[in-house]
Amino acid sequence: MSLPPIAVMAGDFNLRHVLWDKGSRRTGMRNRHGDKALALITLAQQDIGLDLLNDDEGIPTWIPNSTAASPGTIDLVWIDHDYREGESILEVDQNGRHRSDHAVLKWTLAIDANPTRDPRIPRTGTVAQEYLNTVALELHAYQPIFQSKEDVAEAAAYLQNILSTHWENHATTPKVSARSRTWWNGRCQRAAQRVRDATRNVDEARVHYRALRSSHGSFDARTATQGVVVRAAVSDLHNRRGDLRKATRAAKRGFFDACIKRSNPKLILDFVQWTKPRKQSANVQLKMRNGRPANTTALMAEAFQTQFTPTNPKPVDWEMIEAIPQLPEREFLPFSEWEMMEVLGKTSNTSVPGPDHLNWLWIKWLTERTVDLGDGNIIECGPGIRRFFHTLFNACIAFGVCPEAFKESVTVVLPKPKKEDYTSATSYRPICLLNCSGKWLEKLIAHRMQFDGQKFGIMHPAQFGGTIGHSTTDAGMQLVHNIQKAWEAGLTPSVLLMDISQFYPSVQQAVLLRMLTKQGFSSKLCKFMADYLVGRETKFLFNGATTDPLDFSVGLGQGSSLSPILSGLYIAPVLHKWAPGQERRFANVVAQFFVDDGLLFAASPEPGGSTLGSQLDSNVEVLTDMYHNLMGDLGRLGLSVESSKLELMHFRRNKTPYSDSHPLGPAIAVRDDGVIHRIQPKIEMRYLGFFLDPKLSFHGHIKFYANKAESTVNTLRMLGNSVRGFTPQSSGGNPLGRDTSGP
DNA sequence: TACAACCGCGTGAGGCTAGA
DNA sequence: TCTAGCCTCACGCGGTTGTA
Repeated sequence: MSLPPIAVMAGDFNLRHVLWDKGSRRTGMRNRHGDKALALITLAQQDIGLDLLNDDEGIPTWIPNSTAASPGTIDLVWIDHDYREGESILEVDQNGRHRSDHAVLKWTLAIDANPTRDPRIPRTGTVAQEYLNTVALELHAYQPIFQSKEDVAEAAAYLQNILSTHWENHATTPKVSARSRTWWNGRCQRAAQRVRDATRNVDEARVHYRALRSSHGSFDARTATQGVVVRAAVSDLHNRRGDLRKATRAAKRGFFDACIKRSNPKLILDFVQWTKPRKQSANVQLKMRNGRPANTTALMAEAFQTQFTPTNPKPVDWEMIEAIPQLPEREFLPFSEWEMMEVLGKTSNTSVPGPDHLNWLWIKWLTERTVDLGDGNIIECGPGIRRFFHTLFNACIAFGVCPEAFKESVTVVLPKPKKEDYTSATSYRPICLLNCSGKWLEKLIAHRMQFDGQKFGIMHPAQFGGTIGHSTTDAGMQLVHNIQKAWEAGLTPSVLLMDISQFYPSVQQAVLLRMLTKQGFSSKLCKFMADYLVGRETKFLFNGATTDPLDFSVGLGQGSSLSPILSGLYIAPVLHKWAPGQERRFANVVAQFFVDDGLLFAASPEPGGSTLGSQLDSNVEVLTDMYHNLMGDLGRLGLSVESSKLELMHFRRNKTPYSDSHPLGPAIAVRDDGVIHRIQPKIEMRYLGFFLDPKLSFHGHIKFYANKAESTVNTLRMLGNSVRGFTPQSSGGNPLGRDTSGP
């Protein structure tokens, strides 16, 4: 059972315990309500993570009207640690209870009305332009010469220094108040000022009028004239209030119309928060592996580090790695400026920058920047900045060094959807935000490696993830094609889905480097990689708390452009080994991967006959054999597959049951660490977003996506009101039709 | 974070046709 | 024969979705 996040738990618990009730310490009272009280303590302190606010020496909270019972403390207040204000005290007011037999309890919660925010510079606007101008002028003037790896480190550090110094000078902390209105604009501000002016005029006119009336009487001409002035001022005030109303309405309408125009079916959910799943609470108590609550930043960091960076690498089989054929070394040509700008052009303007705050949009602006100094001098900074990055990146490869600044990152920990227990670190996915300047270099290298991987046949064609020209659709199409070809040949195919657990962190760097050398990648690049992989640090960001920098050098980082291609290259030798036709008994088995999502396809011709049963039995036999072989090979690379998470499906066009007990077909029994896992065939399974069924009818798939589209359309209705509704048309041609259900 | 695809929009090239 | 106008098509760009 999971409870919603609780800040305060208070009330009449009707339980006495020595922990809070003074009277219970008397002889004979010690064990009273003992079991129930202990259960409460366990629930409140360990499961929910609350502290007891009652003082064990405190005044009784319950004063019975009958003299037969003795007063005691049975009303308790449990409070989340984050809400305790200093030495929080529970105030028990017995006098304030009137006729009740319970005292009035008072306590104070520490609620920060204005949570502190980090200083920032909005992505666009004058502050950003000023910041970029100062950065551009300094970077343009700095043209280092690279003669050693120290020069490379110095240049990268200089860049970081410029960025951080000017950031501190320009960034401001946003002031958010309860009255902040995002739609408020200049027109509203001017109209509000005019209302304030008019109000003041009315007040002054009235004061003057009253003074005249009291000294000269109501019928005096001057009083009457002032009366006209008052009425005019009041009328003016009314008009100006009307103007303010019009201005705010127009501003709101414009603002929200723009929001809707920018929206898309997914973002529409942002406007209707209540339709979303419950927001991840700041009060979910993360637990360590040993069950202890991770209630400090250091423990939280430890919990995530243990989960995301396994410290005990599995043993690897170097013989197998050395047996990989050595390809001739390929020269690594320096990057061209054109190549760099090509890569930069494809980056997203909306992605979140790393710890140096420099985002892709700003880098693009910097490389094209012209700064007007205002005294008639205009400086073209773009070419100098492009030259700086160009020489720096080429020097990184030439000297085989990855600067420290390119290794810094912030790891945002996001909850995985639909998990039952969010107290475990396994329910979270880390996303690593690296500095964009470093990512630029990574992207350049990744493109070169992808090209080589395909041109020289290093990447296996059955690896669909993280490689150019391959998509989930391709993987799905290949599977469907294989199934249909098998059906045409009169065979009944079976599919086994598997998942490499903790793939990126499990990649062993020494093995990867040896593999890259074997695959013919330039020694300069391998030297760079060796430096790139080590000495990486990250700060975890979770529920608003940031940890100190921690070593994060294990495996590959989520969020690095190089990770998909490096992971693909890592398992490529295994895929090559099990390519179709490598071994007679696996002639009709196909393995395909999408990053860490693996699939084994078998359509084995039955040796002794052609009945359905014998074909499926044959499939199961060959799949089991192939799985054990593949698991063994992945294990030799230090990787593992969770056998309990395997999924099996037999693709059959007819309805004839395989047997009375197993109508869908035979199960697979796999052996993992001496434990036998029986995997029963499924009636529906999800592969890379496709819902598959044994007859390839795609009914489940269509139903799922049609439901999704329908719920999106229904959500739109919620955006309307009785005056002005939201229609698909008002979304500015919002492509709702994109939520199609076609397979 | 990466990759892929798709869509709309803008733009420019090129073909066709009517009219000068 | 030339030119303006219209249409179509391809392509790049930016934005969006969906997978890991």
